[in-house]
Amino acid sequence: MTIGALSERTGVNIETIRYFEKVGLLPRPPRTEGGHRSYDTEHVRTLAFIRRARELGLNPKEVRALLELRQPGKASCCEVQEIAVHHLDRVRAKIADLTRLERLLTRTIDQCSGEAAPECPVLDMIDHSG
Amino acid sequence: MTIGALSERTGVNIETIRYFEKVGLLPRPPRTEGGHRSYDTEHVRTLAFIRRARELGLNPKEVRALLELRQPGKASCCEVQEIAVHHLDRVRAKIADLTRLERLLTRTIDQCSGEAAPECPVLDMIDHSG
DNA sequence: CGTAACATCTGTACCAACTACAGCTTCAAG
DNA sequence: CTTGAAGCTGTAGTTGGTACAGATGTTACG
Repeated sequence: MTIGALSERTGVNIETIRYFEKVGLLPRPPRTEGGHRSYDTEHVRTLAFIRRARELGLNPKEVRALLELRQPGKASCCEVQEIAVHHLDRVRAKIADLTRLERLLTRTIDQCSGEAAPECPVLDMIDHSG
Repeated sequence: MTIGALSERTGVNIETIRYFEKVGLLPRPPRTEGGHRSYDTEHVRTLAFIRRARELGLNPKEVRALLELRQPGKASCCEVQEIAVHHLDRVRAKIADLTRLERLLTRTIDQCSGEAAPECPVLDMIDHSG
């Protein structure tokens, strides 16, 4: 499979595939006589895994760790769980942050007259928050 | 006030202050004979405003717009409100995203045995999600 | 007044995590 | 066998800053 076909199958940019190879996320594939990369279904699986893990918000270092642990024989659900739990903590902290922000914004916007007034609750809030 | 003093008063890095000036967020201050920047309390206010607006998650373009609207005589609470409402929408969308992710992670982690098992619900989830 | 120590100056390079382009080579269809 | 698409490498750009290097300005102390 060419890099273009792999890109289409996984929805990952061609340039990004080569980038993942360069930084060691995707194993380097064999090459054709002419030097073109030649991928197989295992590469498809790995690349899809990387894309989904990134979509879930895991950072590249964690993705690398998961790829390691995913190899057969590693058999360490408990290390995977550790990464996942840590990520869950971050997600929850982020939700808490954003929820506070949401309340602050909602409260402030509610005070807006909606007119072309010189007094602006939103600007005042930014000026005095923190 | 020197750039160092401004940095201390606002908690913004010296390099970042110069960066904000370069990209047009902070107005360029007058200079001393020797060419050093010389700030006043208005700069303190503006820089603090920028920092807080960024902390609230507004992007530089929005911050620039708010700084415009904050100038006396502009008097347009309604344009400010528009920016704030749009930002609130983004915040709510992000919370919804993260909440879905939180549920998925929680559900998946709950299935973990916690042992050094070869079967891993988390890895399976990543493999099959999307 | 001299000088040492520290602050600030400009300009450039670096970070993550990609993305895009230039200039060349290879591949595949007709 | 040609031609046009696709792939190759290597470099540069992106965003929002951060970190030097090397030169100059400022200030406190003797």
